[in-house]
Amino acid sequence: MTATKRSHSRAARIAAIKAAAARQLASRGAAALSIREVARELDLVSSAIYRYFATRDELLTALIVDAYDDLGATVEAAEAPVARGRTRERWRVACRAVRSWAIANPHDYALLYGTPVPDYRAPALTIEAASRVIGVLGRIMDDDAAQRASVAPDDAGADVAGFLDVDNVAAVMPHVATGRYVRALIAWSHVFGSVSFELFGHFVGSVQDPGAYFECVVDELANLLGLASD
Amino acid sequence: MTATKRSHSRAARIAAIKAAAARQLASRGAAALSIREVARELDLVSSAIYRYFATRDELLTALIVDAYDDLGATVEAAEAPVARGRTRERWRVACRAVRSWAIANPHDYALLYGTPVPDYRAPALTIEAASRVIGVLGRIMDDDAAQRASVAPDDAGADVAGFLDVDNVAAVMPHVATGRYVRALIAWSHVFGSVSFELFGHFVGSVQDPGAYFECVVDELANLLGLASD
DNA sequence: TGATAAACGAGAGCGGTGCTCTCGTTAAGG
DNA sequence: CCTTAACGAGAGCACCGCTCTCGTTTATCA
Repeated sequence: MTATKRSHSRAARIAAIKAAAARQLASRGAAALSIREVARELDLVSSAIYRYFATRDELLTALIVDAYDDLGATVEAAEAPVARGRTRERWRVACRAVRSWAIANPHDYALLYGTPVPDYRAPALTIEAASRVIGVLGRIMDDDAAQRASVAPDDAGADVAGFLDVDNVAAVMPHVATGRYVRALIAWSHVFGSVSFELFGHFVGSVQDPGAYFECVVDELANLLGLASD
Repeated sequence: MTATKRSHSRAARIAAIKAAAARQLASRGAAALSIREVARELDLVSSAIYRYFATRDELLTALIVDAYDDLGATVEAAEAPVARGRTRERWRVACRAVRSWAIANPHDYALLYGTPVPDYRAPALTIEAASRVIGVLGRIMDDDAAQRASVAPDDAGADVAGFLDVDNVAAVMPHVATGRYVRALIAWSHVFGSVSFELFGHFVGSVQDPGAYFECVVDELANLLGLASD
């Protein structure tokens, strides 16, 4: 009487579960994502989902990884067509892509850059996944540094080695002087800070046209980075 | 048989409920805040809470307002002792106070600057509450602008009036040139962007000592603002 | 081919949640 | 003093994540 057809392969089932979960995430947010609702959408019983994801958080983590990858791919695709040498334009385009993706997928963005959902986010998986976007932005900074005459290091770059993971940073942007690492981190983190502020409503009362403001910010950051003006 | 002594006044009950809720928020986060658990802690039945807060989100909103106020008061208190003229030091101290408060109250900070908890956050109340911290940071920028010779406006300050709420911004910092509004907003928002990145784990792999990094950031922002060095 | 073991889905159930409704009791005000 | 509003208790609804059992299906291997 039980156990209807098992037409799906395991991989297909996992994909279907993630797809349904992603749909719910996109429409009503991570807090409203329900294992039971996912099961209902797939004509399954809730306990069946646990054959594929041990826990709700595990499913959510999978969605986080996918979202990071989607964001990374989107930014890569947006920036790729720009000539490698036009680093400032690449920076602009990449930053705009981050913002556009966030606006198009606000709940996914909130899941990635808002409050971590469990008490602690599993670092290993998500950190790895997050590196794709970081890589794009870092590569732009690095390409700029590589193709230009050496720039005087940032005055604040005293003993940066003491409090940064210089090895990791250097791996992403080998041509950038260590004295400029802080500014690079500022620029990178500020892109997400601005988008978060916009999406989470903290610019209400200050910024009327977030798009235009964002353009200004991106340019200001490009100046801070010393990106060549084109 | 029912209805034990009603010793508390309404105000006291509300205060007790908020206190219990705040305790739970601080210890296990907003997601784990439960009306039933609050009621249990006060030796009440869950439905009794609804005499004071119509919904869980309403209670949470009250906590948000209180948290904003606490943060504002903390930053005010930290910055007050510094001589008014030492704007750069005031900026440093205020920024440090923001970060310290966030570290001391991570769940409160996440509630304020992380993912908004309902679909939309009630703007009126929380925006008002959030203005206290903004006021402190804005006043520092304004005092600096007031006491110094006029500084050349930011090159990017083209038609800022078009996309900022210039009236509101001007109300906070009347002495700051409109051409510098964007930088002021950048500095303000970046303080919270950095703290959020640190608290939400996005600096893992890049920043080893967030405290030292934050000092650099704050100084870099002070430079961006053109704060007088002391 | 046929037996065995693993994977799987259904179903019931546990303890928890937010929230609603009713029903006595208590306290305050005219 | 009596009326009325505020209040707390309690039961209950619909949902949640998660666990366990049990029968079925599928794949593997002798």
